Amino acid sequence: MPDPQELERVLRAAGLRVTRPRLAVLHAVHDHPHVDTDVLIGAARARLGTVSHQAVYDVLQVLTERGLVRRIQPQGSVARYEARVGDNHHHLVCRSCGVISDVDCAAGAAPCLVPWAGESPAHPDFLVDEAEVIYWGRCASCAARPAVSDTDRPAAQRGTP
Amino acid sequence: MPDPQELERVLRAAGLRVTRPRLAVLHAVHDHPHVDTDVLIGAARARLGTVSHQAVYDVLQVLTERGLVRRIQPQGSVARYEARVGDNHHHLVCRSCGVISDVDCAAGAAPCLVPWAGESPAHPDFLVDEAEVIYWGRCASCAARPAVSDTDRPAAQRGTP
DNA sequence: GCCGCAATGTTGACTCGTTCCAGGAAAGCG
DNA sequence: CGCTTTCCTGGAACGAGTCAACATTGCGGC
Repeated sequence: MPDPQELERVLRAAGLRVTRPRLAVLHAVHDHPHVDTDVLIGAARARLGTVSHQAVYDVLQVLTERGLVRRIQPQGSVARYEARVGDNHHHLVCRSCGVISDVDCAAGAAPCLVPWAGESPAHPDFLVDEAEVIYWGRCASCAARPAVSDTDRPAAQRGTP
Repeated sequence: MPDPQELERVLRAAGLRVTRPRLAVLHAVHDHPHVDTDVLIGAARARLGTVSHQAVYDVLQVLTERGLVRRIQPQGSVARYEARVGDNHHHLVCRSCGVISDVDCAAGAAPCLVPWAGESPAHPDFLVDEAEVIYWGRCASCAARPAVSDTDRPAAQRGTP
C-alpha cells in the first residue's frame, strides 16, 4: 500500500517514464499479490477506466525486466506477479486450491541456499545466483476438509482468497 | 537405460496396462531426461513409427500421477519430464542456455526443507509435503563467454546438450 | 486359446494465455 | 517545443495443452 508518489519515484529510479498505466499496474500488483494478468488488467481498469490488455502485458514485462515486480508461475498455473522484490522470499503453494502465500527466507540474501555444502560439488563452475524454493502442500482450509479424493490436484488455479 | 522388461514390470506395478505408447514414452523419458513433450513425442515416434500427440500427453499425465515420472517446469520453460523419482533431488537451471542438471538433495527425504525452523510459523496449519528447489545461475560454458549482454535471459529454452 | 468389456489410442478441432503487428494518437521529459 | 517513448485499437497468430467421439487393444475370465 505505497502512496502514488512513492510508486512514481520507484519508476523514475528504474529509468522509466511515469505513465498512468504503469502507475495503475504497479499499484494493482501491490494491492493484489499473486494474481494473474487478467485480474491485474481488471484492477488497472478499475483505476483508470480503460487500459488495453497489451499495455498491461507491456508494462508487466518492463517492470519485471527492471526488477520492480517479480513474475512467478508455479506448475500448472498461469503467470502471476508480486511486488515484493529484493528480499528473496519464497512461496507456499496449496496443491488443491492453488493459493500462494509468502514465506520469509531464513537466510535473507540470495542465494539463500547453495546446492553443495562443502567442496567438490557435482557441478563445479556452475555459478548459482539464486535458489528458488516452492513449498508444496495443503493450506489450512483445504487440509480441513479431508481431501475430496486422493488424486485431486487440479493444479494451481486462480484467486487469492 | 532400463531394459524393456523392467519398464513393463514398473507399469504393471503401478496398476497400468502395458501398451506400446507407454513403453515408448517411458523409455524416452529415461533416455532423455529434462526434455519437453515435443522431444518426447519425437523419441516415442522414433521407437514406434507413429504415436498421436495426445497419447503422449495422456501417458505423461498418467505416469506423472502414478509417480513414475516427474514433471518439472522452470519459469519460462514448457513442461519437461524426468524419470528420476522418489529421491527428491533438485535442479540447476542455466539462465542463459536453459540446461537443466540434477543436484542431489543433501537431506534425502521429502520435504528436505521446511519453511520455518522452530515453532510459531507464519502459516500454521499449512501442511508442507515437498520443497521444490531450483538453483538459478549460469552453467560452465555460458559462464565462460562473458555474457552477450547483461540482460540476456532468454528464459529456459529447449535442449539438453 | 477365445471373448468381451473397460481402458487406451486416434483424429481433428478447439481453448486459452500470451505475444506480435502496424499505424496513428497521446503524452513524458529534456 | 519537439523528439521519442509509450499507448491505443483491433486484429491475428502462436504454441502448449485439452476435449470429444469413435476405433483399437490389453487382459481377466471362460
